[in-house]
Amino acid sequence: MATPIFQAVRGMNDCFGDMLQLHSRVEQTASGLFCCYGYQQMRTPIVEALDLFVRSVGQQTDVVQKEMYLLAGEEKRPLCLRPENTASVVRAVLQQGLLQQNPEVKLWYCGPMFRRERPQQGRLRQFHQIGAEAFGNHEPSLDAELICMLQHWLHTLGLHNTQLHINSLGTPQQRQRYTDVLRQHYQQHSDKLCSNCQRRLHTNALRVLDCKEPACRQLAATAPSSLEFLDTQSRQHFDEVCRLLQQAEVAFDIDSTLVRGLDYYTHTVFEIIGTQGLGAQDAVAAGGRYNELVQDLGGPAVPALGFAAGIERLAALLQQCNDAAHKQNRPHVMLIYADAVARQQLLQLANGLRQHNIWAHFTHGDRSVKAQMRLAHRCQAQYVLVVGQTELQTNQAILKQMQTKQQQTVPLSVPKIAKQLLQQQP
RNA sequence: GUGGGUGUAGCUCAGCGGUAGAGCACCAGGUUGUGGCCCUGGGGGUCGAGGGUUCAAGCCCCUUCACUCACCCCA
Repeated sequence: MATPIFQAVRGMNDCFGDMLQLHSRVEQTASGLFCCYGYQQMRTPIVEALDLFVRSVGQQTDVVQKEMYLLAGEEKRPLCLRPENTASVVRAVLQQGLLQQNPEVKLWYCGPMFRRERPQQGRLRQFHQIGAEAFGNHEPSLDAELICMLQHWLHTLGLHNTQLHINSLGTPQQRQRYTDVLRQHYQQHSDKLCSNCQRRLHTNALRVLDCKEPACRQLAATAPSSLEFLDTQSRQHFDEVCRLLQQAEVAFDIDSTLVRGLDYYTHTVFEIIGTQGLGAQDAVAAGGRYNELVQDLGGPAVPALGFAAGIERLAALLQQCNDAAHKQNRPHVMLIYADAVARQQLLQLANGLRQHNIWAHFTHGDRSVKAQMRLAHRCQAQYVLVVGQTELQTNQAILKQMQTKQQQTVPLSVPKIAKQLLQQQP
């Protein structure tokens, strides 16, 4: 195919057809479910101050260092496209004073995020996330509730090919001490580490833990666990989260190598990975506590936690499950003309039926009855209504049910046809 | 940002330096105004783009662009 004059920007995809249906299903399921857990939807702007993410996600992270879309001509106060939504939600909660109205506000969001990475399977430059954030509570039951909600959502979607991994990083102090000890551990064997990990040891020592190189994996096996560095309080918190998950019959693995990449996470961290068909980018959802972030962004010392899920990745998993039995529960009819006069009449009839919330197909071209029947078949119309000169004279139309091939005559009036179609719905 | 792979019809892909192909899809016919199967026919391509070698390039060489997978990183 010759390259068209205009193409979608790299890593930013058109979404339509079956894929769009999957996306909608993911969104609608979330929308219907999250409110049951007390979460209200929030929408924040796509453009934010660059500094918001530098302060929350972390100056040293790749997301900030090399993946940010900066807006041109905004040097005085640099703006960027949001790479994630948690920081924006925190900003909005503070700016709108939501904690004053409700000290335990819970919010969820859905929308596009932007990261200037090299695209690959499961990774786009514009991708879409659904996430939830809960503020104002330290209780481990809130952690468990959030994770349960996430699992509830995935189960409702019909996803079974996923695994939940959890871990705890403790307080920032404990996390720092753990990082130091870990660095020491690895430095003893730094000659055995891959070149990436030798670099990571300085930039982001925790990340050495989930390196895929066999040699690094071996060293990870003997590395100290983050759980050993938790104080009694943090440990109790984590144990309680685990206990509550067990009580709720949510299956999980404790994975002490699980370390979220954004700087703001503390205590509980978790990740849901897809077990098939996602390629190298297998995390469909991830999140954790961020008890310091609200304060870091200039707010009061309010604990919080949340997660984000990748819609494209969820949709890819759903596609694997192949249970997309999507029943159309509205009547679905194709109006077929046998001649030009009937075509004019059907134009009005189609609009009339649509007023009754009936899905009325109609082709504006000049096609044979046979061709129109083919179209009806292709768009999976449940019924066709055939009108020609004879029908106009007798004021009766032919209504054919496609599946059973049964035909009947119906009076040629919008309310009567609508009634007939609605009655015959299962 | 770093590597590898791939660019030929709407899609999936064949194509040996010598006239551009198949399957699917699309459109139209197969006796009056009725779908799926079958049969017949038809429309569609600057072979990603630019340059070079050659009598001759989809094929060989160079450049470039795009897509894709992986690394890095992350949802």
